[in-house]
Amino acid sequence: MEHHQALIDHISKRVSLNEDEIQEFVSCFKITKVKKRQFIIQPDFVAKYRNYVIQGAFRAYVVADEGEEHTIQFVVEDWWISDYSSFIYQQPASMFVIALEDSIVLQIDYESEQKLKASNHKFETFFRIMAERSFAGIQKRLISNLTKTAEERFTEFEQNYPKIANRVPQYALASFLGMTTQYMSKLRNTRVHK
Amino acid sequence: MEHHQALIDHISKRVSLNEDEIQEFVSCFKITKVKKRQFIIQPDFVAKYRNYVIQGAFRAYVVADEGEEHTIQFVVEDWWISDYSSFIYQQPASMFVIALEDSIVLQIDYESEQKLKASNHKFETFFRIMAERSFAGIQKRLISNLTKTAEERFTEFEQNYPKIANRVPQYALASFLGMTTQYMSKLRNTRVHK
DNA sequence: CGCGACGTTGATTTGCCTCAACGATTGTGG
DNA sequence: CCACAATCGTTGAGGCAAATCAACGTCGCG
Repeated sequence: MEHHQALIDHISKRVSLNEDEIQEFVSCFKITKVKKRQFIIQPDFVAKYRNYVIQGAFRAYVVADEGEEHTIQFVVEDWWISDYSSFIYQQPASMFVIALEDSIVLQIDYESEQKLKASNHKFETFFRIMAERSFAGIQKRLISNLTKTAEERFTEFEQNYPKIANRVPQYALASFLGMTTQYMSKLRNTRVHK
Repeated sequence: MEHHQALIDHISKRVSLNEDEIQEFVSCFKITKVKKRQFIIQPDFVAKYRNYVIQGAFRAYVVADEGEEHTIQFVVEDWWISDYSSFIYQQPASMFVIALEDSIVLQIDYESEQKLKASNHKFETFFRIMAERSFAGIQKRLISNLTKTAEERFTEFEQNYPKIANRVPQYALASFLGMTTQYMSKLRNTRVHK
């Protein structure tokens, strides 16, 4: 499966596996095509899969009491996505995960992942490293939200992730950065005229 | 060491170890007493230890450009604390971690933890579970910050963690919840008079 | 006792939101 | 392939939640 090569490269960067182990690992993943606007995770359903993105883009978001959407994460090629709280505890999800484009993902279900981790120390290590780095990443974002203004967050995101900023809809980006589309639109324009 | 019993109970809830393994695990930790107002992590120094709190309370915070402090985490008995970004990457910290009370912690240094994880699959599993749950916890907080007002966050915290709310200084709690002490004071009083 | 840290209260300001109206795109069914 | 609707982004007016600025009382502690 040449589609699995990206995943093989991905894990090989983090732990060193032999041929058999690579085979064992990738054989737990099944390839899935996802159409734009299709959901792969929905509230009240348990997140069955951890998803590795081969091609395309996704958005994870929650819906607050009055209906406003808040984007939790954007994901493109070579990143992972799920509702991890739901996935690790195998409890109903609180998030939506929707495809922003026609996409291709590799999916591993919960039981297969548990078996992988139990069967081989290195697989356990891989998932531990993933979790640690995810934690570091989300903590960085929390700090950014606590310490910076909307304008600073916007500028920062544009500079750090210019490709994502141009690839996702404005309303999704605004809700990721914790502001309204109207306000973000004003930020963009005052910036241009300066 | 009867001080280690809490840690033994803690890990035993998450992975099942035999006597030898328990001994191997706890022998990597050294007991440290920390005085109130003493720092155990400081910016620009690499976080050498992961700390398990036996007794006392700590506060992790960052200092933003204009000098405002933003509390990242409160930690009391039976919780862990470090600057995890610094610890896992072994790079200079960006946080302060300070004792709010005279405290006792069990510390494991980075190299010992690496050896533990490499030596035994179960130890690796334990740290993987910790990282996953930490991620789920911080994500919940990020969502709360994105979706709720200052008043809602304040009420929510009081109800979920009444003991911590009464145990830590007000300025620390306010900076944890993302508001000023003045505003929090007003919230508290309008609530009382109603 | 006197200083500094802490919390409160009031007056004022502001960053960002809400509401509303409007083009520009995109999608869709006939 | 066109017409119409729906979605998306922009712009302006007005409002509010929360910050800032400032002054003051209290407490703990050297």
